[in-house]
Amino acid sequence: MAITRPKGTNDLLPPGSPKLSPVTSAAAHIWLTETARRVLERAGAQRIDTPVFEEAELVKRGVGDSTDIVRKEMFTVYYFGDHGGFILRPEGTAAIVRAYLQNGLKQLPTPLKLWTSGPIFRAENVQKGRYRQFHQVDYEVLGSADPLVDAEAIALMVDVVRELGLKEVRVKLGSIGDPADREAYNAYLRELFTAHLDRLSDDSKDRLTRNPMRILDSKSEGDQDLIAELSVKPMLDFLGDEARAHFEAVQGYLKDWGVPYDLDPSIVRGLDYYRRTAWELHHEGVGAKSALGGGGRYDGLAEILGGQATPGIGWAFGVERLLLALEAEGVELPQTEGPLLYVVALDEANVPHAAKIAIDARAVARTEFAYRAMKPGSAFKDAERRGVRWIALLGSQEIENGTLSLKNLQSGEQRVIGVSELAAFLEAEKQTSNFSHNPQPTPHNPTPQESP
RNA sequence: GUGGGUUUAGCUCAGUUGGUUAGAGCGCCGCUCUGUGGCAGCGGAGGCCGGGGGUUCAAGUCCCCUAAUCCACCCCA
Repeated sequence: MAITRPKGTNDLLPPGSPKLSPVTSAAAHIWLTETARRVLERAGAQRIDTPVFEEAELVKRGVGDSTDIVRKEMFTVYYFGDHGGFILRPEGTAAIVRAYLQNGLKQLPTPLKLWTSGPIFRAENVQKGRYRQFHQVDYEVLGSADPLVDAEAIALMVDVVRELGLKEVRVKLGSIGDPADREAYNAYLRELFTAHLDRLSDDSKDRLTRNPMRILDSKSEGDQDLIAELSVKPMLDFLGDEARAHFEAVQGYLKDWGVPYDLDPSIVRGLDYYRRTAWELHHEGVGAKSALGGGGRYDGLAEILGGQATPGIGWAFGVERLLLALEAEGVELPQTEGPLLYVVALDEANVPHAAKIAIDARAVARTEFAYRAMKPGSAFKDAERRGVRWIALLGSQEIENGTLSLKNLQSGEQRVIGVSELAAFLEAEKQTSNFSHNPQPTPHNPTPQESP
């Protein structure tokens, strides 16, 4: 094969493709995004879209120079037409806050709930559930610091997951406090671990300077032994009065609403702009890292970007990770429907008639037609493969009588109707429910054929 | 950036201690089938054995390099 797609990217494929998987199914992506849209919009979220590339400065300032995203994960677009210095967006929040400020959205009713979805880019090495181009569903609320908004955001995240059909999902909830709390905690950790520097793993020595909280969820046994020995105090012990009250309020709402969560003091945000409430959604089966998505409050971000202070909170899901989780749980994704009607001419001379009938029928229902004449045997095989519900044969008899010979591929029912009755017939057929057919089962996991 | 696995037909994979024209199943195309599908039978197309270099009389097979891919580390979705 001459040219292949860039490393870490996926083609999203049509049903029946040999290499189809939940992650590479175009239909699965559409279905997932559509499901999220339904949940979010019925909660009042409005769609917003920002460019996939932005000024590098936006991410450097918004996300933070010291984060891995900025240090090694940004795709820089050095030259783009007449101007350089762009990056492919490595997350969604900074751009949405930028758009909020730039477009004067603060004049909309506050708090403003926004959502978006689309591709995200990070220059990382590839592994299960981690790609260089992947997709996120984002939800952001701007203009309110009320803990009620935090709780609602978490509840909505759980709602989306439930609506998708996922069961084994856990919310890990924490608070990283206000900036001063976080500084105090980091100072505490630095002092504590610096005294035992020789026992820390190399990775954790590095973490000690960059982000000491990361040491707490180190995979190294030696680190974990040390943490247990020192009985390290959790972040939550360092919350200031306001942050503590906020955090307790959030939990109070979640309990009221019956949203299950686990307190997890080791929750650490990789991005600098977060403060107070932080959480992640986890699931086994998406690979080494089980995070489906994460969220948090970012009240200082708008100011960092040079705008008026605006409190905000948001979360993002990894679409591919959700699809992997669905696969791991064996949740069946909705199957693609075939055409309701397939018109086939039996003689070359009648192909244009078949086309005309099909094109007219599209005013009512999904209809396809064969571009060449076929013998009945081939026509049925072809229709079968396409997942057709009704096939209409058009031969000399039908032309002569102005009729269509219809057959239902699933039930075997046959009937003859006049061409003029077709629209009404399709209209009625459209109402009959639960028609679901997978036109091309995957070869390695064929679905058993039902006999009529 | 680091470590390990894998790479042979459209797909999933066999291929012996190196030894003639490289195999299977599935899929695809055709026929049995000139107005009735799924089954079955028969036939067919389809391979620079990821790429490059080396060892050898001889390489899909052994060695080196490289790329892609998968998994894992760091970190994240």
